[in-house]
Amino acid sequence: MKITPERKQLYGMYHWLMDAYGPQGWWPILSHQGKNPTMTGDFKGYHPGDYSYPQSSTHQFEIALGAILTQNTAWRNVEKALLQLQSARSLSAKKIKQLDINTLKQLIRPAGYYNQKAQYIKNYCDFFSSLKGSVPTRALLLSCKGIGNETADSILLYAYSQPEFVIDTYTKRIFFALGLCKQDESYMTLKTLCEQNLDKDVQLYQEYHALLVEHAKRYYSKKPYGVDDPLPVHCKKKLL
DNA sequence: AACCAGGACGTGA
DNA sequence: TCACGTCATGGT
Repeated sequence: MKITPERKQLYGMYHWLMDAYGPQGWWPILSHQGKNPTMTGDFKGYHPGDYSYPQSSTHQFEIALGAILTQNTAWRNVEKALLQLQSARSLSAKKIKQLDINTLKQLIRPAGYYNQKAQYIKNYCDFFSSLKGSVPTRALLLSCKGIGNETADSILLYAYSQPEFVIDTYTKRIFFALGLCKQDESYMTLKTLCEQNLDKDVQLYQEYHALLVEHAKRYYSKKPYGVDDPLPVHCKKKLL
């Protein structure tokens, strides 16, 4: 691995974030062992520091489901949808396939965009079954309607432990503020920037994305973005 | 009461 | 390629 200024900055940011917030416990899994029902998973995962997840294909499916439901949606709303599916004993690909589309829409309604997401989920259930436990390629996931760049990478990284770095709008805001990219930089450019400057480490990728989200929720949610962000003082690339 | 949330798709330049 | 409109509930 070439030692670049970007590499130094990316690792500097990571260590600062980890020191500040600690392990995040992503991806939140509703049906994990010894769950704490009071923990919402809004700002933290349910099991920080426990890297034994996912532990079953049930978990893998639940993570993918959450990844679709959380598209442009707050996790607390996704959690309501997941809990309703669980109450209906339908938190599995097999069960959802048996559900009437309109019933599914009502169950996931709290997560918003329920008309399109219900169809996306139906699509994914068929896709998931066809995998028969194998790990999907990124291209195959992207061919599934409703799965774009971020959702595909989230599924691969958190459900299948594949070293795919996840980019989201929060990541873009932070990277722009720190001078790592231009405004509205493309998804793939940022993904490549991270993957070419960081060691190919699944645990690192998992924590890094979760930490960026945690940090962004604190400093990059309302405009103007990045006010009082302590990160640049420590990690911003020095200007000439 | 506007504004935002762990995006993706379809459309038209 | 790329900018833009659309999809929708729930919290602040």
